[in-house]
Amino acid sequence: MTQPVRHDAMRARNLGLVLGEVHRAAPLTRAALAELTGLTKSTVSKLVGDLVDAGFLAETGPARVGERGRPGVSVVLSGARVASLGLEVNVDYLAGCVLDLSGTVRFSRRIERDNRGRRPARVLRSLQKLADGLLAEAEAAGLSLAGAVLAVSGPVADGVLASAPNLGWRDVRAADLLRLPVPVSLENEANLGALGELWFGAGSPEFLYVSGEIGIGAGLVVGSELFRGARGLAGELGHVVVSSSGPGCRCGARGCLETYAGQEAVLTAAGVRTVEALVRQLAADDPRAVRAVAAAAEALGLALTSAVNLLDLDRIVLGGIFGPLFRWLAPAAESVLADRLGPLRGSVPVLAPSTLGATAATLGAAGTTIHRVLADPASFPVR
Amino acid sequence: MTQPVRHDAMRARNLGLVLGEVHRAAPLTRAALAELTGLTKSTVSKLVGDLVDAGFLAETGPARVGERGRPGVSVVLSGARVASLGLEVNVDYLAGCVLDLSGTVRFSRRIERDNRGRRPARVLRSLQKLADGLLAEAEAAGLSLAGAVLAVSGPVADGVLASAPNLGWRDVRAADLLRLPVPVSLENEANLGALGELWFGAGSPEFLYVSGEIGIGAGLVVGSELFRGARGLAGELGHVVVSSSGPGCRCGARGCLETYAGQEAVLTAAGVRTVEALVRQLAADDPRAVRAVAAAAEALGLALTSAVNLLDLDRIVLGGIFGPLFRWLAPAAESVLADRLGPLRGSVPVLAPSTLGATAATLGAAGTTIHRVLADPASFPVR
DNA sequence: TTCATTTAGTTCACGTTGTAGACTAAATAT
DNA sequence: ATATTTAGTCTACAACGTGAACTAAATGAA
Repeated sequence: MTQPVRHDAMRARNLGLVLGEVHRAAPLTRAALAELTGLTKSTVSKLVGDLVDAGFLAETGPARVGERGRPGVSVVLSGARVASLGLEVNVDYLAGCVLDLSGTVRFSRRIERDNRGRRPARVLRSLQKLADGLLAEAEAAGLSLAGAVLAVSGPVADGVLASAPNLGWRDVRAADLLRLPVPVSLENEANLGALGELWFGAGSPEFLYVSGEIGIGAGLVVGSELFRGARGLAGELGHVVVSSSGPGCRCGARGCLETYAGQEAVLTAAGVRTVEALVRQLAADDPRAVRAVAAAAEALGLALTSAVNLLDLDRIVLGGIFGPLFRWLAPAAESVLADRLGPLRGSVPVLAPSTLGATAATLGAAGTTIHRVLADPASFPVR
Repeated sequence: MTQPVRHDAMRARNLGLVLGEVHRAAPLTRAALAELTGLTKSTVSKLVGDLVDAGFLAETGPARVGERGRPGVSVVLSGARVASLGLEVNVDYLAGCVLDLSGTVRFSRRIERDNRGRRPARVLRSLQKLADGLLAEAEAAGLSLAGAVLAVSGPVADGVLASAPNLGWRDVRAADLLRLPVPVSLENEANLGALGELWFGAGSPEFLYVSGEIGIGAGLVVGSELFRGARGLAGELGHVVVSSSGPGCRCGARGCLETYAGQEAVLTAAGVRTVEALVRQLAADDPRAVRAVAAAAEALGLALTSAVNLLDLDRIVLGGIFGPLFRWLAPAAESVLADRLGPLRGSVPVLAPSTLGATAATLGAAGTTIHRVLADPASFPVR
């Protein structure tokens, strides 16, 4: 339900508005902020003053030197106070990073390890240690933690990881197994990858991020916001129908995208064990590898055709294993899209490779809290 | 960009909040409104007073008679002042209706006529007459028009009807051809049908409305809001891939849903000319008709599988020709969904027939303005 | 060097809005 | 007839943004 607006809510929104503009347009004077936000100079002065006092903004040198008139004082996002923690559990690694409010990665850690078949409690104990280490570093740097988000590779609804097929987990409240000084939210890795690419990488205000792993997930961004669907399970691109009668899928259906373009399907078809090996074979023009990737690309193109028809996408960022395979995968997928969508829509969506690679989800997780602080700094009191 | 919040915006939101609660929970006293909105009694009194003065709310008799304590005065949405016009251009008819703020259909008109091949200007001249008649009735009843929306059966982006294949139109600024005392917005018929079902029919806060006509469109509602995608072209269910190598589609691709479940495909396969004839044959257990509908249902089930995977739907309302065919179509489509989605998701989306039939889009169009007035009454000044 | 001009930022009286609690109003229960 | 209960109004107050006057700090012209 919608909340009533009182004076404090009005203020909260305007604080967020100011912070958001500083975020968008780097160093900015109070005068420029008044112009951009539509608030008066007096109001902006008060808001900026409070934000500086609270440690969200910092004044830098004078702006506009050499020109006529009193030079304004530039403010920027201050990286001195707020810390945001992003964590990720994946099949082959655990990762975490700490961002400050300016979006800079201040600390990051990564443990390479095969987590297949390990129990949730055990894996999260390792992650707890990683997080504790990061938080100690953050504290030593004078940062205080505003929030934490954990990325997992499987559908998440209501704080529960419903299933993580590659880990062999079902119905795990993964975030609740961590003990941190702030509540931890749990979110799907593809959704967070999308946010990571949106804020730090190849994203745009409207795009689809495709995360190709053993399963194929996708995160949709519309109007710079994540689209989660009714229960947060949107984006299951891996089980979009490519053929009603294709190979059997672990989901029980047949001909899902995953059976054509999932990691296992591609590697098996190419006759290799790892993505690195596949890339080597492709670079060497190995016909079997080329054929395998072409088949995956064709299927990906068909599934993306359905996605574009339903979601109206004009940009698609390919991450996960599709990142390293982009060179060989994209042209064939693009040509399917062009053939099937071109005549009706006029334009064809642009395919782009992920620029963040494996760090996309962790960065998206950490960025989530930054984003929330920027939108409503008042709800994150300073100690 | 986000707007700054001043006192007037605060007030506007709270007015909308009060109006919204009255809309949801019918007769409501000021005390109950204070409880529901979280605003204080004094504030609610002021807001309600202003809304009554402006003609958005009306006081009815006392509530809660027979109980202890002073009985409150109930308020309801007033149907005395605001009128909203919904218009629709379809292949076989023109339609329009006037709603008052309480959501009651006050006046409606409909012209049955085959518009195939008629020029936009000619068709809209007919619609103009229809609209003028409705507005005259509304004015005679003391209503003043707050807004108008026109539904067309084709994708709309930026006020332009990109293509209406069944009418043979391309790139028509249809709304601009009407002369009305308020601006007219243009919107896709499936989107408005979805809103119609949401506000007046079989919808729910999260669902997909499927409009089966010659083309197959869909409107997605999430959080009681329409999802439009990047450019407003979301919901092209008709061109979701059912088979990569199926029959050729007018869009240039092969195996689109439309080639299996579009009106022409189904009627041709059943060997009949009209949907009414098809329903008669089905009622008589004609095997050819049954086979034709079964094939359409199978394809619809596959396309909806992709849609559910991408959009996370748990309710799907079937409209257009799928409404009358629902009895014969739904079981087969549901079983495809159950087979393909059940194992992974646990639950299977519910299929329901449209309860509004051909009036869904017109009602959605008219409801749009009602909805806008309820959300922000202050921006619709009373004369 | 001095002063006008320009732009940035602050101050303060003011208007608008929601709040809290006292107060009035109107019903039933004792 | 009076207490009790619930609804609604009234009033002093506080929070916040506004707008105009004012101060501050730079450049440019005389």
